[in-house]
Formats: sequence, C-alpha cells, structure tokens
Amino acid sequence: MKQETRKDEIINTAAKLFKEKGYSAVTMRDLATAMGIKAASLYNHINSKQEILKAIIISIAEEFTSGMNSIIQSEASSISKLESIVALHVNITSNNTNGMASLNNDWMHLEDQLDYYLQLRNEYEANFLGIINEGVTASEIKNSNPEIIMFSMLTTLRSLYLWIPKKEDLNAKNLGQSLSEVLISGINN
Amino acid sequence: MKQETRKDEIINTAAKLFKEKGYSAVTMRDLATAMGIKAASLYNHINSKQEILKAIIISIAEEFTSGMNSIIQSEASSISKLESIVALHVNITSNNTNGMASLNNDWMHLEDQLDYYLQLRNEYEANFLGIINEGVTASEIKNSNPEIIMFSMLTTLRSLYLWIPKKEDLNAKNLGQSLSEVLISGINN
DNA sequence: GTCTATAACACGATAGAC
DNA sequence: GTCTATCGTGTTATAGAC
Repeated sequence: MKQETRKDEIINTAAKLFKEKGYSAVTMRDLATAMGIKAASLYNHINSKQEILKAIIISIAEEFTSGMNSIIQSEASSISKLESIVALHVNITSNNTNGMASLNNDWMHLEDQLDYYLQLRNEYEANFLGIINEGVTASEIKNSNPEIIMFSMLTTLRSLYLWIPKKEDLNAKNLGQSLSEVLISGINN
Repeated sequence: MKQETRKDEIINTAAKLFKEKGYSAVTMRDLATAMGIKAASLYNHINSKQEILKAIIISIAEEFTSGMNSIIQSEASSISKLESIVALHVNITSNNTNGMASLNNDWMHLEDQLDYYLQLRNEYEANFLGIINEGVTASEIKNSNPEIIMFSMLTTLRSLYLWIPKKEDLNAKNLGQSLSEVLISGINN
C-alpha cells in the first residue's frame, strides 16, 4: 500500500464533495475549505479542476475494463460470468464509493478524455450484452429481451455506490451473493 | 390537454438541458439560447432558476406519491402491487423523461423544497419496502433480503429515463410487462 | 414579450511573498 | 507548501427602453 500523497488527498476529498453536489456545483474554494487550506494552495499539487475529475473517473473506468476482460476470457458458464460481473461491481464500488458517483453522474463534464471514456463504456456494455446473448443461445438464460436484462442488471450495479455506504454490516462477498441471487433468480416463490 | 404556456415551454426546455449537463452546469444563457431569446427575457416568465428546478421535480414527486397511495390502498397481491409499481414508473417516465433526470440527479440543489422532497421520497421507499415485507410474510416473495430486493428494483426503475428514449419501439405496456418479468421472475432457466 | 446595459458577486486560475 | 492579492471572465438577476 503506497502512502497517500497530498495530491491523492485532494482527489479523494474532491470525490467526496462531487458525490454530494456534483462536479459543477463544487468550487475550488469548497474543496480547499474541506482540506483546511486556501484555494490557491491547491494549485501547488494539481493543475486544474478538470485534472481532478479525470483522475477520479478514468482510473475506475480502466479497472472495469480490466475486470471485464478477465471475465470474458474465462471459460465459465454465462451465469457464472454474470456472477463475476456482480462481484466486480461490488468490489470496485466498495473500494471507491465516492469515485463511483463521479463516474456515473459527472462523466459528461470530462473534456479531453470524454471520447476515451465513452469508448471504454461502450466496449463494456457490448461485452456485457455479449455474455447475456451467449447465455440465451446456451439456454442458460431465458429467451426474453437481452437488452432489458442488461439494462436492469447494469443500472442496479451502477447504483451500488448509493447503497453500499448504508450497509456496512454486509461484507462484499455476502452482498455479491445476495445481489446475484436477486438479479438472476428473481424474487418470487 | 391544456395548451402549453411560455412558462411551460421554458420549464420543458430547461428539463432537457438539465438532463444533459445537470442543473448547476446549465446557465440561464444556455437556456435562453435554446429558447431563441436573451437571458433577461426569461425573467418575464419565471422568477429564478431555482423556481424552474422546483417546478420540474416537485410535480413528478407528487405524481409518484399519488400513484403509490392508490397501489397500497388496493387489495391486490403483493406481486401484483409490485407490477403496478413497475407500470407507474414506466408511465411517469414515458411522459416526462427529461424531468426524471432532474428528479434523480438534481434534487439536492432544491433550496426551499428540499425537506419536502426528502419526505416524499422517504415515504415512497417505506411504502415500497412495506409491500415487499407483506409479500415475504404471505410467502409470495422469497425470504431473502427485502432491502436488497427494493434496492435492485427501485434503482432499475429510477434509471428508466436513460433507457426509454432509446427504445421508442417498445410501448409502455410491453415494456412494463417485460421489465416486471425480469425483475420478479429473474433471468435464468 | 423581448431587448440592451449593467449591477453585484462567484468562478478558476496565476503571481509573488514567506 | 501555504499564504494574500488579484486578474479576467462568467454568473444570476434587475432596470428601463421599445
């Protein structure tokens, strides 16, 4: 575990504030106050507000891409791959709850890196849908609407950042298992 | 169908812009440009930017409260009530896709009406959870974690505004049925 | 109902002292 | 590494002409 630099501290504090009010509503003065310093002092560690947003979002997006690549290269069943995706979201979100809020809500405020982010997101969704379609072909998954299935799963997983902080008693493994069961097997008797 | 006033036109245009960039990132100049007028002219129809946000969010929140009250007063089964909740979200979101984005993402920028909004939201979630708990007691719903069930369903339903505009071929009734099946019966064979 | 002009203030970012 | 002071610009909103 590398020790946290002052720049990391700024980025983590910013992520917390961005979660509460969104990127546009958080000023550099807000961020400085939360750090206990003056706004001008922030610029000794970072070059711009935009750089902070980029640092938060792109690193997480690349984590998802990397995790998805491992999953699609495995030879597990489609259902098992979906369970791995649930676990991937639970793990990344548990480790960076605040950053996930920016990824979900403030990606459109990326400037230089917007196209790159959208590319990663589109690839991720295409891989996700591919797994579901495989599962339908293999009769592991019901032959209903694959896009509705992906939409339902992915929006639930993307919203985990809102919910994990309230449920600290559930560890990541248990949460992943419970959530997989609800998403895959449904809720009715 | 009452005819659209200039004020309604401003509110609807604002909702569209708020969906794209969020309340804080949309300026009165942006809004005026989208309307084809100058920023100062907006103030002949509305009193403040805040008033626009309030008009968008509170009316939708009250629609949900009203719909939920009808559902809990019915004597349907718990599963049937959940299907009605899905239909409620599909209907409201279909009729006001842009406004749903503000409800989900910009409620924290409400000033005077923030407490009222939070009260409506908390009551809605409590009623939702109550229906699930009833279903568990009546053995209609699996005895797993009711909060995870609510979280999963509600976050999917709250994200419908992102998805409905892309799927104009599906009408509200079909979408509601397909989504109910995925959420209630799961996806596996 | 829309315009031009502008008030009053907040914003991101920089310069230079310590 | 943090500060004070400030630049240039953008922000919501108002005043008053047409």
